[in-house]
Amino acid sequence: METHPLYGELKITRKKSGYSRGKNGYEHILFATLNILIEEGYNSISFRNIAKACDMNVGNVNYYFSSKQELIRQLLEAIIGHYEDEFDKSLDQDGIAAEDRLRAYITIVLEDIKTKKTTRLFPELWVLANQDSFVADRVEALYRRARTYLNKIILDLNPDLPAKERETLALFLSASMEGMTTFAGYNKPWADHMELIINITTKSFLDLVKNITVNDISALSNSKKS
Amino acid sequence: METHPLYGELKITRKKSGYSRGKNGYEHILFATLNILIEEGYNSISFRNIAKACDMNVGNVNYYFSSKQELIRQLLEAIIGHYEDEFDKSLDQDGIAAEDRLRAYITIVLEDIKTKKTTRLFPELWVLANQDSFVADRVEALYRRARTYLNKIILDLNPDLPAKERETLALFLSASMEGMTTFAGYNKPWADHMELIINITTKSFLDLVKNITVNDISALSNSKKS
DNA sequence: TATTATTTTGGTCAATCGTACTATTTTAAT
DNA sequence: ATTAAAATAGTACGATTGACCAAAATAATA
Repeated sequence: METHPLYGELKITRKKSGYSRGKNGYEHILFATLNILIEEGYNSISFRNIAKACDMNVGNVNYYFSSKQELIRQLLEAIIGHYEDEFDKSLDQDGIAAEDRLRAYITIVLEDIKTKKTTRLFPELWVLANQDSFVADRVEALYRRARTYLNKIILDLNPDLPAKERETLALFLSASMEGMTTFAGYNKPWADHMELIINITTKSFLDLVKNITVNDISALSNSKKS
Repeated sequence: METHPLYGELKITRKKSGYSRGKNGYEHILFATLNILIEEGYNSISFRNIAKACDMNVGNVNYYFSSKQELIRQLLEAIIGHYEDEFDKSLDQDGIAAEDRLRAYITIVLEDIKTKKTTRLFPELWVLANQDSFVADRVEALYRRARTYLNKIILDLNPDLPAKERETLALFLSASMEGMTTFAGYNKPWADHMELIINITTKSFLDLVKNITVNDISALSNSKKS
C-alpha cells in the first residue's frame, strides 16, 4: 500500500483489527476512492468503479464498507483529518514574529491550493456540505481550526481589535484565500500567476491586519467615508 | 410560466419556434431543473425528477432535450447569461466616482452571494467546471466579464499600476469575494456577519487598490519586506 | 372541415447502481 | 494438522437511469 500514488494523503484510523491483508484492502479502497474523487468527481464514485481500481470484487468492497454512506464518511474523515495534521505540522513555529507567521501562512495555503488534490477536492466538499450536514460540520471544523492560527496572528499584530472584529477579520482572510482555488488552482487559468497573487495577498493582508480599527468597519460606519 | 417561483432567474433564448404550448414546456423544464439544482444539487437531476416537477411525462422532457448533456448545457447558458445581464444592469453607472463604484461593486456581489440561488449554484458550477471544459469556459467567461469592471475601477484609482499587475489585482479582488460564498452565503455560519464582512472588504480593497505599487508585489520583491 | 405540424403519452430497452447473500479461499492461531 | 476467523469471489435482486419509439392528442392552417 505504500506504493499507492496517493500514499500519505490520508489520515487512516482503522478501528477493528484484522489480518494485515485486510488492512491493505481497507486502505486500498480508501486511496482508490480518493483518486476517483480527485480525477472524476463525486458522481463517478461507485462500488464497481472502486472494485475495478483495486482489482477487487464488488462484494469485497461491500465487505469493508457496508454502505456507500459509510465509505464516503470515512473517506472524508481521512481526508480532512490529514489536512488538519498537515496544517498543525506546518504552523507550529513558535518564537517567530507575527508578521512572518502571516507571510508563511499565506504561502502555505496558496501553494497548497495549487495542488491537484486540493483544487479538485475542496469544491467537491463545498457542494457536499450544501446537502449533507455531516459534511458541513466536518468541513466547518477544519476551517475553524485553520482560523485559530489567524486569530493569534491578528491578536499579535493588532491587539486593540475587539474579539468579534478580529474573528470576522480572520474569516475574511481565510475565505479570501479559499476563493483563489477555482481561479489559480491546478490547471486553472491563473495558476501561472500564483506568485504574483501571493505577493498581492501578503501586501494586502499585512496592511489590513496591522492598520484596521473598529471605527473602520463597525456597523455604525455605513454612511460616512474616511 | 410567469407563475414559476424562479421566473426571471434565467435568460432563455429559444432557437426553434413552435406552438406557444411548446414554449411553455421548454421553459418549464428549465426552471424545474434549475430548482432541483438549487435545492438538491446536480446529482439529483434526472429526466424523471424533472418530469415529476413539471407534471409531465418523461418522454416529453426527452422530446425537448434530446440528451441530458444538451439540457444541462442550455440550463447553464441560461443561468450564466442571466448573471451577466444582471451584472451589466447593476453596474452601468456612468459619472460615478471610482471609489464609489468599487463600494457598489463589493456590496452588489456580496449581497448576491447571500442569496440561496448563488450560494447553492456556484459551488456546483465550480465542480462541473473541473470535469467539463464547456462549463469551465463558460464560467471563465462570466468571471472575465465581471473583472472588466474591476479593471476600469483600478485604472481610475491607480493609473500607474501596469496592466499585468492591474489584471492580477482584479483577479485577486474577484476571487477574494467569491471565497465568501461557502462561509457567509445562504444559511452558512457567517451569513449573519455579512454586513461586517462587507465593511472589512471595502476597507481592505480601497486601501489596497489606491496604494499598491509595482514594487510592493513584483516578483523581485520576494526577499525584502517594507 | 380536412390536413399538417407539433406536442404529449406510455412503454420498452440496456446499462448501472447499492446491497444482500452464499460459497470459496486465505490467513493466523491453536 | 485442525480450526475459526477473515478475506475474497461470484451472483442476483430491485431500483433507477438515459434513450429511444410508436401511437395518441393537440394546435395551427388551408
